[in-house]
Amino acid sequence: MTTDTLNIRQMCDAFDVTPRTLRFYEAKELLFPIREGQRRLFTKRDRARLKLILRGKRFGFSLEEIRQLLDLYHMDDGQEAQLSKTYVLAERHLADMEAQKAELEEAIGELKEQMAWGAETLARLAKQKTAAA
Amino acid sequence: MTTDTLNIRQMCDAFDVTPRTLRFYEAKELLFPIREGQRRLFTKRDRARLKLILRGKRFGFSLEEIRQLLDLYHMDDGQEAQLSKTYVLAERHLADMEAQKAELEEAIGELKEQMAWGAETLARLAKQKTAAA
DNA sequence: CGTTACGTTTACGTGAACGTCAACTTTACT
DNA sequence: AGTAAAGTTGACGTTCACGTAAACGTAACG
Repeated sequence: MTTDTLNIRQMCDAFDVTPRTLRFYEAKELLFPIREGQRRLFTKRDRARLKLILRGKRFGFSLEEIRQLLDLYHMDDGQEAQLSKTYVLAERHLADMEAQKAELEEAIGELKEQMAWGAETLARLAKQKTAAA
Repeated sequence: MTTDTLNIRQMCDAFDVTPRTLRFYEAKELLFPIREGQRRLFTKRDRARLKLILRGKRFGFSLEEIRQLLDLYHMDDGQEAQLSKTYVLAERHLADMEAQKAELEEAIGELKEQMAWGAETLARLAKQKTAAA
C-alpha cells in the first residue's frame, strides 16, 4: 500500500494545477495537507476537496464561497453546531446552481438557433458559388 | 415614440450595471453606443448585446471570448466572410456549455445527497434534544 | 562531499474587470 | 448669467487568483 498520500508534484499532475495553486489554497484554508518535516502530503480528503474546489470554480464560485461550502462535505458528526448554518448556505448554492442550469439551457437553445441560421446562410453561400461555376 | 435609445443612466438602471462598466465594455468593443454630441446613446442592438454579455459572464466566459461570440448574434448578410470562422467558434462554445450543463447536473445531484445527509443528521439531533427534555 | 532535484518561504508582479477620483463639458433650469 | 445635474475623459487604485523570482533547506545520488 502506497501510504495513500501524494506529494505536491503528484498532486499537481493528478489535477493539472501548479504547486503555487496548491500552496495558495492551503493558505486560504481550502486544503489541509499534513506535513512530513516541512513538506506537504496531500491526503484523500485533500483530493476530494480539490475536486470540489475545481468544480466550484468552473461554476463561477469564488474561493471563499467554495471554502464555506466545503464544510458540508467534510463535516464529521463532531461539529454539528455549524451544520445548520452550513445547511442554509448549501440551500442557497443549490438554488444558484439550479437557476444557472435553467439559464444555461435557455442559452444553449438560443445559441443553437443562431447556429442553425448560420449553417443555413453558409449553405446558401456555397450554393451560389456552385451555381457561379 | 421614444427614439428607442437609452442614455447611460437608463441603461445602467435597466441592467443593474455601473456607467464605468458600460464605458469599459465600449472600450473593449463589446458595445457600440452612438454619440449624440459626446454622450452615449445605447441602441436596441446594444441592449441585446449587453444581455448576452452578462449571461456569458455568469457562465464564466471572459469578455474577450464573449466579444468574439457576439459576432454570431449580430452578423448581417454583408460580412459573411467571417461567418464560417465564427461558426466554428460557436460550436466550441456550445460544446463547452453542454459539458458545463452535464457537470452542473452531476454537482447538483451530489449536493442534494449531501444535503439529505445533513437534513437527516439535523433531524437526529433534534430528536435527541426532544428525548432529553 | 559536491551537486542535482525537489520542495519551502517570502515577496513582489500580473491580467482581468472593474472602482474611484479629479478636472472638464454640456445641458437644463431658474 | 449662475448653478446644479448629468455625462465625459484620463489616470490611478483595488480585488481575486494566481505567476514568478530569489534565497534557502534537505535528501538522494555518484
